[in-house]
Amino acid sequence: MAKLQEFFGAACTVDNVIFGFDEGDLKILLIKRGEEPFSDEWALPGHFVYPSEDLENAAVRVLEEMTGLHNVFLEQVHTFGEANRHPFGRVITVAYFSLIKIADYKLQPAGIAKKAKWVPISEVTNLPFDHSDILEACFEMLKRLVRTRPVGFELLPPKFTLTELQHLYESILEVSLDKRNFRKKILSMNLLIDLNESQEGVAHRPARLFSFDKGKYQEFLSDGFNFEVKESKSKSRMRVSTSAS
Amino acid sequence: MAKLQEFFGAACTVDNVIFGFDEGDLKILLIKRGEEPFSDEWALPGHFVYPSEDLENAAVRVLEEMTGLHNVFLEQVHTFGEANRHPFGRVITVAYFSLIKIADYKLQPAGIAKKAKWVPISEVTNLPFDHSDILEACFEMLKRLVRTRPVGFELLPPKFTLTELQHLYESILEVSLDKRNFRKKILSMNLLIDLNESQEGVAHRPARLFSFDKGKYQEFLSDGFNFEVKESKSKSRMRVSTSAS
DNA sequence: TATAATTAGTGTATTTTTTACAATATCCAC
DNA sequence: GTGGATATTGTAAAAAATACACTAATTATA
Repeated sequence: MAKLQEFFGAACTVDNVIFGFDEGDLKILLIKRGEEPFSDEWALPGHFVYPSEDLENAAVRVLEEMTGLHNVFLEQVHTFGEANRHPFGRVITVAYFSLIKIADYKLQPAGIAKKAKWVPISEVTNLPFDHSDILEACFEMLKRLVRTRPVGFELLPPKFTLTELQHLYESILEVSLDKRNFRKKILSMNLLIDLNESQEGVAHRPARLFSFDKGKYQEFLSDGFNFEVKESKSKSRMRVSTSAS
Repeated sequence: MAKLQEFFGAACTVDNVIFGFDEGDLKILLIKRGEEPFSDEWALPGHFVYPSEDLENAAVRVLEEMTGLHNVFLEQVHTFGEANRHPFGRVITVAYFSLIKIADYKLQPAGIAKKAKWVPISEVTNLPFDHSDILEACFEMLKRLVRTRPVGFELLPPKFTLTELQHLYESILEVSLDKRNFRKKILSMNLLIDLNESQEGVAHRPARLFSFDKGKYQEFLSDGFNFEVKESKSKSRMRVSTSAS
């Protein structure tokens, strides 16, 4: 049975769709490939799973190498195993996705930054391999997840405005929402802490700042969370940038 | 790069949790292992992925060998890749689950039947490897799915009673539901066809028989389906057998 | 053949949730 | 101090979810 790998062996990799939210846009991190096939093309970050490495560890390792961040939201999505998905041989890949606070990433030294870039999800095209399928599966998963967990906690900076939070939901769900109904609903969950602070340096009425209540967040993780929203009737699907200082 | 498999190779398998619904109980199909490790123990059916076989094909193959059934609901759930999950070497396994009409299975020749058995999900214990984790993940997935898709279509015989359908939901969700509210909700979806037939040979008032409207079912697959239910207040969690031949 | 046993079938009032919708407030720039 | 920009707030109507109990139809059996 030590010969199993010879007969049934496949190379096994992980690929990671790293989501961030910045300037009102949902973005993913792409990396410029350094080797064949598809050398120099922009692709999802990924790597082989080492022989004695837990699968999830491999995903964590890729994430940490790319972002320098630890203890980040990371979840398995789907495994892609078409026999000929990789031109050089049998490679099965397990897709993960992670959610990071993009501001934390920006503090990283520039080592990786030269070969990595953030791309708004609507502008991602022509990924190599079956990476487009992988991205699609991960985006679908995120859409499902946003109804079940307060994912803003993972994606937004520690202080944020309700408008930013609403734009996050609109970006993920690809709908536009009614402002009053959104606020009523999210506030009624008692998930947010009103910091009694305001935005500064904006050329209009400054918005109040909120943070997530970590205790409530844990409750929702175990007890469930239901954020069902219906697209607002107004046709204007404005996607305004809301970088608040 | 042809050496990839040598350096990073792992054996890759699929395991399948096959759900059926019978006599008011949700059951899964277990198989008696014919080889080491864990020879003669009851385990989830699974097999190696062949080198030039699509991953999903391997799952279909296992399912067909086990049940003789084609074109059955089958969906990937999760990949289990702890480095030491298999005592004999590095084996990564992709878990699938499928839903079958147990009555169809029963028509199969007895070849497989001798080494296979249906076990009510509440009575499954002591599975080898990490098969208990796999089962748990698949059951969780089924619980999620039942709120999103009319899975009864996959699990019930062509003609069924509303009580049988309710018991199916109760078995999957592990709650008890209010009869009147359940019927009101499911009927308002226009998903069921009233066959204007009744049960025969039962020692009580016979129930009407229904079938699924295949067209409506397809609509729900694409447009979505929302079956949110809350457990009924009555504490009695009766789990009565309802085999209505 | 009457009755006991068993499960099927049905409606309503109440509460909760969701939805649609628009005017005023606050800040900065000029 | 006016204009531009975004923030903030409430209510009425509609829809959905919930709690709840009696009558109907059949077979078994006394």
